[in-house]
Amino acid sequence: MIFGHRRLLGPRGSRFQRAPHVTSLPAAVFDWSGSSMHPFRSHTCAALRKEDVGETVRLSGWVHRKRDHGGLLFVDLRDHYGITQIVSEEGEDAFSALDRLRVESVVTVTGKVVARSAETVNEDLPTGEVEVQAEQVAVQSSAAELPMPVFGDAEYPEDIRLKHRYLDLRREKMHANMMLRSNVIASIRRRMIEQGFTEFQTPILTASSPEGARDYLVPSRVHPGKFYALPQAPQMFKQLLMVAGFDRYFQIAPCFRDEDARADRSPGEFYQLDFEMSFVTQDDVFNAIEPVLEGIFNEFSDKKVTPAPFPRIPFAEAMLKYGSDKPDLRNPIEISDVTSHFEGSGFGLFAKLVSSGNVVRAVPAPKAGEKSRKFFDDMNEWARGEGYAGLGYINIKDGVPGGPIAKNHGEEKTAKLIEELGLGENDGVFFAAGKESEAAKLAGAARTRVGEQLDLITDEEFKFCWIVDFPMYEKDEDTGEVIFSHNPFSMPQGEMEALETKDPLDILAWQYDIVCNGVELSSGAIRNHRPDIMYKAFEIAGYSKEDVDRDFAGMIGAFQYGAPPHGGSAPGVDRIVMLLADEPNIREVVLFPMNQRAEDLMMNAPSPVSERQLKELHLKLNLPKPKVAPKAGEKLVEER
RNA sequence: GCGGGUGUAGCUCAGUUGGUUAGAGCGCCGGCCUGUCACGCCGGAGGCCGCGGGUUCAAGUCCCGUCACUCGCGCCA
Repeated sequence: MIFGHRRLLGPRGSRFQRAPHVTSLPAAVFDWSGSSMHPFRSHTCAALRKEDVGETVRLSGWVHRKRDHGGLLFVDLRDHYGITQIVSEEGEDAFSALDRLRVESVVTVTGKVVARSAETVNEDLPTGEVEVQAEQVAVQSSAAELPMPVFGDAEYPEDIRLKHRYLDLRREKMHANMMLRSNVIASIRRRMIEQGFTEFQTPILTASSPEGARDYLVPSRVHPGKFYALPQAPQMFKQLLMVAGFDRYFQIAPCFRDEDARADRSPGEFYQLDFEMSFVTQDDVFNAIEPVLEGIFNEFSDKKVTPAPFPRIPFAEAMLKYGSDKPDLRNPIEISDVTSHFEGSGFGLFAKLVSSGNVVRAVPAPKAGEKSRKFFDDMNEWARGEGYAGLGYINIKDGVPGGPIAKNHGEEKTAKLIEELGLGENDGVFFAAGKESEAAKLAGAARTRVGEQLDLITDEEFKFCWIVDFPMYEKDEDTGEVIFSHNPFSMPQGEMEALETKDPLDILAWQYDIVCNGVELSSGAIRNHRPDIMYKAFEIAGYSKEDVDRDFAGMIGAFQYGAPPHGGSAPGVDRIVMLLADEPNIREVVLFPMNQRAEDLMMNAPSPVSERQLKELHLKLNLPKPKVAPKAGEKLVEER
């Protein structure tokens, strides 16, 4: 049985049907010798049943809820495991102690287990057939008035939740999410080890790398002016583990990147299921990780999961059909290229665009013709709001195409276009026109929006796919230079021969992403383990041999002493849990996340440090001038 | 760095075309209540309407700026 699992949700979704059903702690914890009772508890708050009636027990936990009837007081006592109702009558010693307590105070209650009468049984609680008649109450810690309640499932401002995360984590949903996360990670470990992978830890203080995201830097006390960097991923270390001969490595690896946050991207730090394998082809990597992902998603969700092998979609096809390299395959809409239809079209705008080398992409909108004209106009407005020139459309009503494009394009041509797109009597279609990359992107965004607006995306499925055959290089839009389009350590398809003979922009890499429901779960590659090919690959992107020798010294050096062909990937653990918990935001599955501006509101990080610390690290601050006017009442710091 | 949304009581929110003393629910404090499980009933306290400026006889409401949170773009090999 899996704890914290959605399958455990009861009909009314009570927390403590979802929470772990541990009715007793492991024997070692409760097997106290001697006759006297443990100072804190004999049972957990989920343990007691009808069979325990008559026993004297001791429970500890938080006062979840109080119901005060004057002479009769009910207290819901909560711990990690569940809830037990405590009852106390006026005149008993325990009564006044419980009566005074505020919710979320921590108490130890000793008393007799009594059966509830048939009318007062609470079927929503596993312990609902009994209650504990309080005889003794010890207050372990009384709670002040709360900044946010623990009881209930109302939404609260995120800054308050983050500042008081320990309270937020007491709440049903968050508690369940963290248990889910822990259980997912335990299952990942078990599955990886079963597949012959070995877990290793790699350094946290390492060297800055010139490629990729912005590094978090740590100044060196011993080496003035030099810095460690926190690893963006253990990329080079895992490759060196392959060179060292360990064959199959994995790690639940912390990764650090100083980039701005998104809903599915924590600022600062996150975790990857990092793995690497020796003597493998791309298919071997896929075969190794697919059962792990399929297994995890089936174990922790009731939704339908794509069975392995997952579909493999070449990057170029994904950009054409879905307008994205992380397509949500739950969305049935497929984009097509209709550029040729608009050569010499009566719709002048598109005809002109096409004649100057632009493209037109069509996004079908099934049954949208039944919608009002406003639906189409709103889509156009939306596209403009996103910074595009606009989104053209044809809306077909009872077989009659409408809208400005249909009007001007020509009746015959429009009919041909509709036929080729396979549109029905009351379908609509949107057109994204422009430079190929722009048009693809707009079409992709429109595909997502149309899918959402027309309610075409099922919530009952996890649809996986691999995106394969990424280009090795791309053109820098600003400088026109050839740059690595993804991981510079990937092996180019065709190896040295391709690098020497092909247009760099035509070279594909053994580089792949796993995508699930439009979320990029991981990026991976078969690596380039040959120094000669690596020097050549970097040369094309403008790096000299000296650059490579300097920036990647450890790895290029290692490859000169016998390196196995190897490859791997690194699915994002937080994103996996986010999908399984059905949360739209990654902070909902992280214990102590930072906010969007990479601040920890609870710990007050980042924070200033003392002059002494700076001096020890040979640092002098060169701060920007504050650009904001001081708030009213705040004094300007006078400069001297 | 840029764009969108939000900001009124501890919390969730309402507040009309600008118009008298800014409301409700939850929570909090006090009182009543012996079978509740979102207990119930009565009473009370609690507001720089995010902050600053402007328009106006009059601003929670309109305008400008700014801050905070958040979503997106850039960024994230």
